[in-house]
Amino acid sequence: MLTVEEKLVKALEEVVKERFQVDVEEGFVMVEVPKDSSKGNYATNLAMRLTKILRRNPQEIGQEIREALLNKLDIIEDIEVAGPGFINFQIKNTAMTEIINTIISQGDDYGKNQSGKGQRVLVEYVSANPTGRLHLGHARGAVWGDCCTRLYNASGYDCLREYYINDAGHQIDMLGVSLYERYKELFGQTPDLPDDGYHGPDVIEIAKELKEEFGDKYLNVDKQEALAFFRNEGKARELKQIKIDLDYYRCEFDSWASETDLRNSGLIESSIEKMKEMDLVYEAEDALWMRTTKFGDDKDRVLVKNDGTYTYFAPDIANHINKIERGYQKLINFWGADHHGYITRVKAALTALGYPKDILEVDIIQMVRLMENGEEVKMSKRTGNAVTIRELCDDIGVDSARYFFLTKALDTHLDFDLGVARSKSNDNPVYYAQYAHARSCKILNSVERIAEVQQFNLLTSNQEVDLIKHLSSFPETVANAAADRAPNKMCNYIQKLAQFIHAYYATSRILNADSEDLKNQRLSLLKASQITMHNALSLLGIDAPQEM
RNA sequence: GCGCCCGUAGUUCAGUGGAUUAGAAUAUUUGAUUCCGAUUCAAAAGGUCGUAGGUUCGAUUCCUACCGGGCGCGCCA
Repeated sequence: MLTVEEKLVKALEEVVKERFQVDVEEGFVMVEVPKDSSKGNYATNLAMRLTKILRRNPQEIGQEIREALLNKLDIIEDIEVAGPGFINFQIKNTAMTEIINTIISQGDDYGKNQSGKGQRVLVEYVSANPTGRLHLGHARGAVWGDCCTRLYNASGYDCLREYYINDAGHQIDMLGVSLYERYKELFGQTPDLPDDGYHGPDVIEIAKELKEEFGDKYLNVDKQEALAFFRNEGKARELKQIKIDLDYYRCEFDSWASETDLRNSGLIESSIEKMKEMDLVYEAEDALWMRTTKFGDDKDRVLVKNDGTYTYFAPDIANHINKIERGYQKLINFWGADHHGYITRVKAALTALGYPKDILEVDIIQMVRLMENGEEVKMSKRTGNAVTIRELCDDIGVDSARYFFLTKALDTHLDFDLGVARSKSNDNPVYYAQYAHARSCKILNSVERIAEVQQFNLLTSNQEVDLIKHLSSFPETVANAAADRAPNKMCNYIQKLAQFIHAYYATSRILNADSEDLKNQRLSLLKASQITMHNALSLLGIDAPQEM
């Protein structure tokens, strides 16, 4: 069943095609809800957009569209062409209110749509090294990636959520050394931690665990053997903790891809072999370089270092090839702003190997600065001063933490003031929305059942009409937020929905309405609102409590 | 120096495929509860949309330069 917007768009598209003999691409015709509702229920700037194509006055075009549409679409009460050429639609009350029963019958499924049907997408996010706890720097990307995939799934995309574990290479060696030194420290020896080792308290914790489990066994074995042991135990235990924290923070994954597995698979070697055949690499200064400059990079990049080991770049190329070979047509990565310079070279590598130009899309997560008492708190994992995701959530709550990151667009820099987040946790916008839901539930739970309503002829107040219109735009909002990978659009939707629900509540007596008909109609609208709020919050991984 | 991101109300942030009067929250001021939860509602006030040019009938939005802030520019990951 089409929403009112969809019906309008479809009818407008037909008019453009039949009346003006113009073929326009999908998305050309846009219908929006005007800010000022006295202008009508919906409006379109179509006439103005057509001026360039038809080379005619927008007012004239508008009038013609008006005539064509008035008798064509029975949901329309009236059409007005206003100002520079906006077309405002007044929709019949009966057409608007149909959505209420639609929502009630769809329940948890209301909002789901098929806008992404047929698209196979692999989304990689977080992918933090298993060398420490997840901290504030990861928190933004984690919840953002999580919600984008929730939106994808709701919009019919075939989507895989993947975490790429960098469990090989230098940083894991450093973890092993750090752990070894901390372990020795527990037996009274002076630790010799390298500067680029890991100094955090988590490493000490793991050392203690290992002492508990293995005693002094690893003081007395060959150092190389001991280091291998500490590397493996270290990364396994750090990863386990990462998984626990992500779970607590409600960020889910379908797939955990390991760099070690990738290295063992031979895909790196075969990729380099392929590049050699394609003359994409050359040797210089005892290293193997890739000609990325031929594909837009500003310098060539080393794949194999002069000591024979791989740079980070080499396995990462293989990682992306592996994703493509698994059948994904679109690869989405969320990377921190400190990695943005890396995008060009990965794209260059994929292009060089003959993959479609835009198969990889990287969204950059701008920096989060942690402030406390007006001063910046540095977030270094290695100094042990980092505020972890766990600490953050314990402090201000998971709902609040998630919502804080989700309301801000990804490309803006963000100051996270812990003091403010803490002190404001009571009038945090997320509670405003949750309260709207809880209030609705309170009323709905107080009636045995809601009588089915055929005609919503009594819901005519501004508050009721605004609410109904907003409810009806939910599926489209979900589809747009998914397509743009912009969960913040859902937050905007939720804030407005909460506002409309509260205004409705304040102006409309529901349980003791003037008549039984009115009561039932209002209860149905409230039920539809509650369902929509529940579904919207759930798309962001936020609780919709029955009471607070 | 080069590249990417940001600069909108006192504050935190939305917004725009150029278009009807630039929005919300918060803080400030004022009003509203005999009645479904006041964690609420209603209203006022608050803006040269960083600066200067350009394109346009029209620019906060597009283009250029500049200013300010952040982040990159390794045979680190």
